Amino acid sequence: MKFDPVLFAKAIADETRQKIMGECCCNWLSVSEIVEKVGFTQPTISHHLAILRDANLVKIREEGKQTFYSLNQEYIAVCCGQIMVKFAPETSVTENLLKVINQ
Amino acid sequence: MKFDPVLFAKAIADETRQKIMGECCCNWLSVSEIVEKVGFTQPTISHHLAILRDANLVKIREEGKQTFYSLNQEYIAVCCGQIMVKFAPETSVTENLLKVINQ
DNA sequence: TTATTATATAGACAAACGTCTATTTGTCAA
DNA sequence: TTGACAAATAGACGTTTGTCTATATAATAA
Repeated sequence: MKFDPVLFAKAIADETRQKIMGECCCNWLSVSEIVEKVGFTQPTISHHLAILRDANLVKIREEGKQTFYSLNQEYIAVCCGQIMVKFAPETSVTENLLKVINQ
Repeated sequence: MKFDPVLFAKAIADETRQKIMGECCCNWLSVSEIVEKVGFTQPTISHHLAILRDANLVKIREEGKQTFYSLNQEYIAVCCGQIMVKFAPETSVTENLLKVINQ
């Protein structure tokens, strides 16, 4: 998956999607469970999940009738790292990040 | 400045603004210089600069008739770090980042 | 003062976006 | 095969966003 900083930013640039991301950050949730936790209609949640999926920000596991989603933490870390390298290259935080990555 | 992950994401979620950010990442540019480099009208560039300013992503220096902008790299690094901690806490990259920050 | 230059602000307009209801698709149980 | 449930898709609708032109504000030069 090629990194696109605008696509990534657009995907996370919404209150509802960030709520969804928070809910399925460290665990797998079905769509219905996310609907319950976030509190919009099922189609609205599916719509947001599709945007997150298209940006590669969620992992998917189908199981019978249900579909489970979990945050793609590795890729999110990569995206944030790339943005730091691109827009904050002269900071110590980014320099340390690069040191760790290139070692 | 209180960190707001949605405000930050919205601010960088636009092609034109990311071009502007790239241009004034490591140097100070006047509005006219940015207009020249990015290629939209001056009011459009001013509009985007206002959004970046409201999100604390640019530093400003007024000098006579001109206003110079430069990326606020430190704050951008902080924002990316916060997003990593929030949405990618279980990755090694984030763990290293936290180690560096807390030392 | 008046003219010029640099930037910001106001307002218009089309495109993109977030939400909803209605419907479709796919899976499982009876 | 029928019925029920889970999720995705389609389409409508109001809101937000990005761009433009026109204008206002502020600083400098003549």
